[in-house]
Amino acid sequence: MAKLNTPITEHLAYLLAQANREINRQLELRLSKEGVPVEQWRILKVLSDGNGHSMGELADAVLLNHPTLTKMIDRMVSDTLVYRVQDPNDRRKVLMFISDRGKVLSKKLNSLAVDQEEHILESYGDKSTSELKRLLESLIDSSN
Amino acid sequence: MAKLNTPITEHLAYLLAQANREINRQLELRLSKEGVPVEQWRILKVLSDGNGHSMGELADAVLLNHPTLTKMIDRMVSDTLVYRVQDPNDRRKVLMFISDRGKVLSKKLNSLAVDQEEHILESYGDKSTSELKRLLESLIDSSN
DNA sequence: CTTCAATTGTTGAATATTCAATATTTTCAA
DNA sequence: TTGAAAATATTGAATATTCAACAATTGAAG
Repeated sequence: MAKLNTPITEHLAYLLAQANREINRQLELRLSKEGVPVEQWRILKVLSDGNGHSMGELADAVLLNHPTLTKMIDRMVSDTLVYRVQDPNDRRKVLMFISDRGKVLSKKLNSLAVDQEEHILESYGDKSTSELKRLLESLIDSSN
Repeated sequence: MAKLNTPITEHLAYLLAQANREINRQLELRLSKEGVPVEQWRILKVLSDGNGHSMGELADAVLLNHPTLTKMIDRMVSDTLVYRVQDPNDRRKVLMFISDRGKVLSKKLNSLAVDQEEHILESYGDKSTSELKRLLESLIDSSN
């Protein structure tokens, strides 16, 4: 008996890629109002706790490879959104901080992102959204 | 009363990106056994129905921008995995077909991908997996 | 202590992706 | 039937990402 070949649209990896692409595209569209890529929103958001975060820590948090992050941070430093400070306790490390300008921008970006979440809640539903979030968190957990 | 600032890890957009990155990384790792990027697996899988697919159709299906797809197909044509045929009914279009060599490779890749799905099923569970797939499909639907 | 391995971040070259412009063909309104 | 607009795919230049190598610092074993 021939084994049926699963269509690509049934693979979890594909569904995740597709959903991610779509949601990301929508978010990108909103953030483009401020001329900022999604990754910079993430960086600013992580740094808005006001604490210093090392590059490694940041790279993990914002889902970027180290060299990519370095170069993106270079741009953000030029735009005076963030700044580098050498970690006094471990001089291999660089601590990143958000600037005042960065904080102002971060707030605008957050409200754009919240807009999107609300839009999703409307079209997709409260129940589904929170259930989906729960399942995604647990998938991520189980993958470590 | 101050509005609490949502951590980035609670945004749906972020959870999707994180889950996608992780699952994709795992799949990439397996497919690297055959030296093939995830996108080429998708392309071969879509073409393995034996029918001709136009570039536009393919680009949508495999989640790539048109110019990116064109260049990836160029490589795959060099590797004789696929070939181009001008659509006789609409000569603006190019129909892509999978070659015999492509079919052989596609089978190997599929079993690697199925391995991964099975691995996910084990660590994450049948129930969660199918529920997650259902929710993702419905999210994608509701975004169109 | 000293030395060697591990950690952290950056750089430059190679590669890949994207944007805007182009070429070709088809569609469709006048 | 003609001419303008739309659809399709590709190209080249600009941009971004990745890989491998490097530099600096710390950790840790002997």
